[in-house]
Amino acid sequence: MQPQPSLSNRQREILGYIEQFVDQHNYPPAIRQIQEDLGISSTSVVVYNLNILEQRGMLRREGKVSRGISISKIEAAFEANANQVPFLGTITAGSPLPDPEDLSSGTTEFIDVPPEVVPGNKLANVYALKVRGYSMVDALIADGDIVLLRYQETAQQGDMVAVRIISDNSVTLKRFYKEGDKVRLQPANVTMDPIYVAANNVRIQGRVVGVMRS
Amino acid sequence: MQPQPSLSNRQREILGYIEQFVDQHNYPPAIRQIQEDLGISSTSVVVYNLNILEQRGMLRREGKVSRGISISKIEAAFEANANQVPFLGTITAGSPLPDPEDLSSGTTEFIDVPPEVVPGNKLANVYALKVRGYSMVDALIADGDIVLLRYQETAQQGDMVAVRIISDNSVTLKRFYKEGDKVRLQPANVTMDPIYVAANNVRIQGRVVGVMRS
DNA sequence: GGTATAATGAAACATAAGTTCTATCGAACA
DNA sequence: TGTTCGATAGAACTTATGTTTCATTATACC
Repeated sequence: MQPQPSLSNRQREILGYIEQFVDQHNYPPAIRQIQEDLGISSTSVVVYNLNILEQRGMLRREGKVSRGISISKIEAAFEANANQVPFLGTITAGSPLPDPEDLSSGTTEFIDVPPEVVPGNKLANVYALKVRGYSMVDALIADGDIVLLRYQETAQQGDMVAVRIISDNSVTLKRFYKEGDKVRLQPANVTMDPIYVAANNVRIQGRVVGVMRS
Repeated sequence: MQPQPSLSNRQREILGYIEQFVDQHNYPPAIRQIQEDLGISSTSVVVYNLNILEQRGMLRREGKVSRGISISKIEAAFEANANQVPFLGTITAGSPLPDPEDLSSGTTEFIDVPPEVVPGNKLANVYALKVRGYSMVDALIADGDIVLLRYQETAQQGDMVAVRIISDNSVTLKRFYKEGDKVRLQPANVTMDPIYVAANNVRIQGRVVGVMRS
């Protein structure tokens, strides 16, 4: 039996909604809001799915507290780990798959990182993803490699970053170029074309700070 | 008459509490929580002060919504501005003053930034602070200079950053070195000694990306 | 001292929002 | 076909939480 990375569409939908809501309002949504905005018939269905999401570690809830939802994600994994970083799953280097196993899977594993992989310094806020696809070959990142990312929400021009494209709820690995109110996501592969997305439709999940071949 | 940068102690206290709470829980506090944790006698007093804080633009509230408080701060100021960046007040380059006029003052001004000041690229998430003190002279930043910071919450070793020291609610400009679970805040002035603070007691407010002499 | 204004206290009120219970529906399965 | 179990519905219940009112105490000013 696999570590059940699978979330139902509804769960994914709820998770995405919460993220977007928090991002927009700076406070979490109420259960009834989730229900109404996603057209769910009953609050109990929302509760039902929130409980599952919580069990899987995708979010935390504070009982009885209004809007006591918080997305755990990376933060939680960072609590005290030496030369290890949390391994958070697979990322597609190619075109964004509409099926993101995201930055989150059931149980969080840790992998060892040789100190020299991340140049210069500490592993604070660093996490690992396995790459799927070949769109970054020109940057010497191939299918199956492990990339190390430092969690940050902003990026400089040309940084290699993991970005979430909100509209189709996918995460991908690209070079980042802000162009006006658009963002160009450039694969490092001469045979592939860049993707253009509205700036407010992307969310940076971290910057690549190292690569490992496993 | 000045643009009344003055907040009462209570207001400062409330603001600090909210920031800390959000930081810790990922959702805002309820009015009663503020009241109880700060030992205030009545919720109406909290409401009274929250209203003032909202008028001054230090936070936003959503009426009737539980925990509908969000700290505006920088975010709000970023809404659409070309070659201008929000000017958010004064920062002490020296030892952290316990009286921070913070990253927030009544009305937000904007100042023009010559494109070449910030190397390379866009002014997204960049804000400006005026420097007070001489602790950064070795880095060619003197009293009265304007520094430009890109808002980010993480930093590399040696980055020059604005950091908030939570315990004494102050903000200061220093070089940032993470050392185990401590942080060394190093002035760029040979005559001054570094400050050591627990890592969970500091909050990075942004990284210096440029300097201007006004 | 007397008056205006800011700040505080206490309590009642209204409702936003989490919880819980029970019934139903659908698919997998023996 | 009937049983089981995951997912959904609907509704009632409880309480967490924002709002409001009014009285009271401090502060400042003439």
